[in-house]
Amino acid sequence: MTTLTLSGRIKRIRYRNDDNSYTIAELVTDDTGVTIIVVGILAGIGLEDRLRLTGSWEKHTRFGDQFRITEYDMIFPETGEEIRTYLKRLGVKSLSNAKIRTLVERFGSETLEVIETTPEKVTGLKGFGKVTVENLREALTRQMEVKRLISFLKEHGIPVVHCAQIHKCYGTKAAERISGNPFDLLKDVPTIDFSTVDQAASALGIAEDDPRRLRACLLFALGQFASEGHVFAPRGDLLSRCMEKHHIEHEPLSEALSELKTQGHISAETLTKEGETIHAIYPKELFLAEQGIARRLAMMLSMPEEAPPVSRDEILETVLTKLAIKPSEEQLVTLEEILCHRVAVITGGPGTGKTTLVRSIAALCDHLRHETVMAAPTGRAARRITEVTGKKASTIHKLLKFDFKTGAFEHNRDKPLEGDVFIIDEVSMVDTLLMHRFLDAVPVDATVVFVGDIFQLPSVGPGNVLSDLIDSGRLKTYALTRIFRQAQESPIIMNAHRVRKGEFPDFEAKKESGLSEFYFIETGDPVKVMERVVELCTNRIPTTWDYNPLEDIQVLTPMHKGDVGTISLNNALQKALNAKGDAIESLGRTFRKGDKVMHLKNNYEKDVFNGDIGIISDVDKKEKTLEVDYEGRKVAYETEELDELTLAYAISVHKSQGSEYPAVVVPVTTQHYALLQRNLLYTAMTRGKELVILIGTRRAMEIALANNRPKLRLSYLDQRLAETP
DNA sequence: CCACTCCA
Repeated sequence: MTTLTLSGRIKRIRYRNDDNSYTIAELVTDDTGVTIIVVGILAGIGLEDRLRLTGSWEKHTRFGDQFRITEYDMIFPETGEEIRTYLKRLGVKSLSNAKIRTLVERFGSETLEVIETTPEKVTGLKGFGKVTVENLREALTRQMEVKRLISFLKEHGIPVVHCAQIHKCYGTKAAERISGNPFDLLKDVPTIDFSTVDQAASALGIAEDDPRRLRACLLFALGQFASEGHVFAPRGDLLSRCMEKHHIEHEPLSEALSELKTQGHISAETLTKEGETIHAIYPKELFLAEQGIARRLAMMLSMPEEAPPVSRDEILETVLTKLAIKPSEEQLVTLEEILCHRVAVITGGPGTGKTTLVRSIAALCDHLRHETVMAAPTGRAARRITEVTGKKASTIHKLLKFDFKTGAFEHNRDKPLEGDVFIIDEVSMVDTLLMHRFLDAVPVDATVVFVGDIFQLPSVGPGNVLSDLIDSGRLKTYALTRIFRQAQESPIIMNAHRVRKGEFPDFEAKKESGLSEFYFIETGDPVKVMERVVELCTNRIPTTWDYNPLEDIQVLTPMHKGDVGTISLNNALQKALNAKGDAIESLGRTFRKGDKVMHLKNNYEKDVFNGDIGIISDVDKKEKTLEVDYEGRKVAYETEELDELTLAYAISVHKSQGSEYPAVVVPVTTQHYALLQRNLLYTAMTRGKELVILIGTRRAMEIALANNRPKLRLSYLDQRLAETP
């Protein structure tokens, strides 16, 4: 790949991501006048802008040649004509072409500078009113602002990707604010990291032992611990992380930590965990949340328990008539007890009857005329409960009325939710902060039932909330371990339970009743694994088991990149399964009629949710729009909305959480070492209802089984709840 | 060194 430099003029912008300024544009080159496609981060540029680009040519199999930008510079308008074009594009209403010509004739190459710095010179000209000049100056300043900001960022080594966010946050004052305290960027621009800001700070002449630097370093490292799932960091680990990475001495760092505590940014707690003393450093917010959860639950638990509201016979009859299901003895006991508790937990793996229990509780609440509120952490999980119970459920965010602008929730302690019984499903996905906000908004005298499977993937945010609630021993927990008879004959479910315990799956387990099958194909080389996956999906599975490759088979993989990542697998599977037909391109992907796709963002208007999978039923090549069929429901997508879609022949294991498929194919190779975890393997294989095929190496399987990472998430909620009176 | 939610 050779790096080259070229210059030209932006003719058309085909795509622009406003968050990170990723742009695909057409550029007319100065040398040859040929139009080329340029791709990359281009902040603050517009039509007709002239640029000098550094980068290299890429040959894309479908889109042909495109120039990938690594570095760019704005060429400011210099010649009379360039300046005229530039001013025209500003679009100031009362500024006619004739006036623009007058301006450029009068001030020449200095026109722009004059307008900005000494507008009174322009007002002095005949025919230029005060308002026109002011509008012109404003429009120009706004344009130049971003361009100047970009130069400033480049000068200080801050990547231009952050430009849009910095400008949005600081506006006109950006350079001034950054020069004043570059470390503020860390709290104002969430995507930027300490090393980048540190480099800028050093360029700005900020001393290495500046307390602001040390505090920022600590807070950033603490944030990293949180993004790894920890609610707090052990003091020693936190300090050494900063010391090693950024060459800071222990003494001043320790002082900075004390300052952070005084300023109220962190909490320092001395905890005892398994006989060991830990000096725990919490981000203040997480400490308040953890403490809040414990206190709130303790308060709810202090309310007197109620007597069973209905007799066992009545329960039996209600469930029988409403659901046409005869509950087991164990389920009857649970149903009888559960509404007496203030807070209870139902947990269990697949096949243990969690869903039946939730449906029964909902039916029972209905029968008792309790006001029942149901919610889940994701849109799709919420819709699933709606489907199984026939009652409206929403995301927890929606329930609490999350305000997009302020980032706050409308419902809280001062404005509690209304309802008697709250059922929250998929609680394993709820993190510390959200749990706190939910509990804060629940009436103290309400009944809360948490439902979830602690062996699934841990929440994205920090904490082990569901496990901790159970481990505290304070909440009545119904751990459903009995696997129903039908499920007992299923090698998939039996192996899922082996994996839960960290045991190697038993591939000898033969199906006895034709319920399900479970296979392991040993293949070492990742490329071979990829080819094998394609072969299985296109030939082997459809012919042997009569599954439809699109509707019945789902490939699940831990990551996006690499030979066995979703991108590579999707390309290969698309080629093998759906190579012909009308296609449109969007952001480097090809969508073709007949493709299997997944929707990526909750869209209440369209009634499609993050994780919904459908088939492209129609493609309009001219308009660049398409239509997706979600199990019979057709949803239309405009060109700009195509970024909400992705190919879904292969999807990430994370995305599959909460869904089930007749057959799943799961690559397990050491190429995704970092993601080889027991929960991931467990989640992947429990998505399959009838057929599960794992492909990879025994070694990768063993690594995954041995890695019980969620157990290593640091939190104190379990003990805190146990200790809170 | 990787994955991911919510937000109209």
